[in-house]
Amino acid sequence: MVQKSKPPAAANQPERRGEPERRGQPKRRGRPRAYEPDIALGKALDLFRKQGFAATSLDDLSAATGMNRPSLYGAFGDKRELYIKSYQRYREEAAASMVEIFRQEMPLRQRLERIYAAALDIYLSGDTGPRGCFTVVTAASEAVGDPEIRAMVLDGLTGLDKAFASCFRRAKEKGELPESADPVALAQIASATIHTIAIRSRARVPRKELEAIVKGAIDVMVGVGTRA
Amino acid sequence: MVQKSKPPAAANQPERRGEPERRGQPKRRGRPRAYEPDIALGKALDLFRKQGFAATSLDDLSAATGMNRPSLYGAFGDKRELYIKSYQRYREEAAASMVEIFRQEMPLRQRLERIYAAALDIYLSGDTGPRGCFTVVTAASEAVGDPEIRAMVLDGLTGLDKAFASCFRRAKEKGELPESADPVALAQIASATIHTIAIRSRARVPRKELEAIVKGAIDVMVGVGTRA
DNA sequence: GGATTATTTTGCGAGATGGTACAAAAATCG
DNA sequence: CGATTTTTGTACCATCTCGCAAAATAATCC
Repeated sequence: MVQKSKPPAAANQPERRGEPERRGQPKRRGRPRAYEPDIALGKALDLFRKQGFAATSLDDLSAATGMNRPSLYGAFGDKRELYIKSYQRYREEAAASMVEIFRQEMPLRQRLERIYAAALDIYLSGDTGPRGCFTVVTAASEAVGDPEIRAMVLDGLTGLDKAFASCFRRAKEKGELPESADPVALAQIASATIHTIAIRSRARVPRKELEAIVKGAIDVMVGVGTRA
Repeated sequence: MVQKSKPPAAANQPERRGEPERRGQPKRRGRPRAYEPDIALGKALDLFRKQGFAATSLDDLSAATGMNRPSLYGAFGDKRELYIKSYQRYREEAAASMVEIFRQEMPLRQRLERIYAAALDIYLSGDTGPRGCFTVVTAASEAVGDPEIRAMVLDGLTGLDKAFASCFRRAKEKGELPESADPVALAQIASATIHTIAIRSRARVPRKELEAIVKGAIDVMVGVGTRA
């Protein structure tokens, strides 16, 4: 019941005048934690991504995080809350790996290639097999029955749509797409391509094939109106 | 523990020379069933589609089908087998609702419109909310861990790809698409569009929006190379 | 050192879960 | 009618499930 990596001992600047806030090290009072919440949440996320909510027991989570059940409960709340926090964590990580690609200046085609490469990295990672996209996994399971979770999923879906849409709008302004191109429609195809590779990755379709799908989709998206 | 619709009493032709086969009514020997396997399987499918495998208990299934657990077990095997049979049933129904549209002669655009309309009917049906596509639901949950189920999912995915591909190939032969169009790439976009509306339907995106997505995708697919 | 605070640990308990054993029930056969 | 066959209904089991209470532990504060 102990996590591998010990708290990195970086917690040793007395920090006088300690505000109750977690500035530096406010010298917490009681028994120190035997785990790092961040890495525990990461382990929980891994499990949920692989197995889904219902198929993952608290014992599974306890074993994976190295925290026993009451600690888990104290740190994250009940199973559903832990799932929600895991999902938020996933969204943050996914966004972090994409935001740079969306921000930097580069040709449309290259941007799309990089985004899909990053997506594939996320979906195909995992020691025990590819784990797909957590948004898609959640949509397929908890989203129908749980309004709060559904709202988060919806937010994730539309967030991606918007990011792609602004990406195509910019490309159009820069003349990379013809006037007739519809950024919103293209964005939905781009999102759909994300979704299809997320699903196929769970069926263990090999990366090569997923990359071929991506390439075909990109060709269509950037090629609209430019041929024939 | 009794299903609504009684066995439709149509079972009353003595059928002499009864082979053991279920030709007509071989006059089964023991106590008659109190349920119809077909409608019970349908109810089980409904539940699995809504809740997924892990979140659906045998008690749920027992209540929904009107069969008690031993009968359920006797008729379909254990929970996993019942899930598999439910999925096969789903595939048969889905295929049945599509096959005519793929077979009949009609313009590409109309064919696509009809296919997506049929898909939306399937995904959005359900008294307690939309249930999405069972292939997608299964891909997102059981497919990673269960090789047999994964194979079925894969078969479902590629089946759709192939149907779309042949659809675009025919359209190209009929001159509805330019020579430069790539039927396989278009098919993958068509499949991706199916997947994206399946996922979004689970997030309760209203039908109007899904139809807008479909329309945009169709415009791109049939419009490749025909504008500008 | 003792009080306080925060966390871990053990363990429990009420209920659900998947699966099955077994007897009763309902039909046909002879 | 009795024998046979098939299905139903009840009851049960071993296990897992989630959540929590209570005690033990380890740190800081005074």
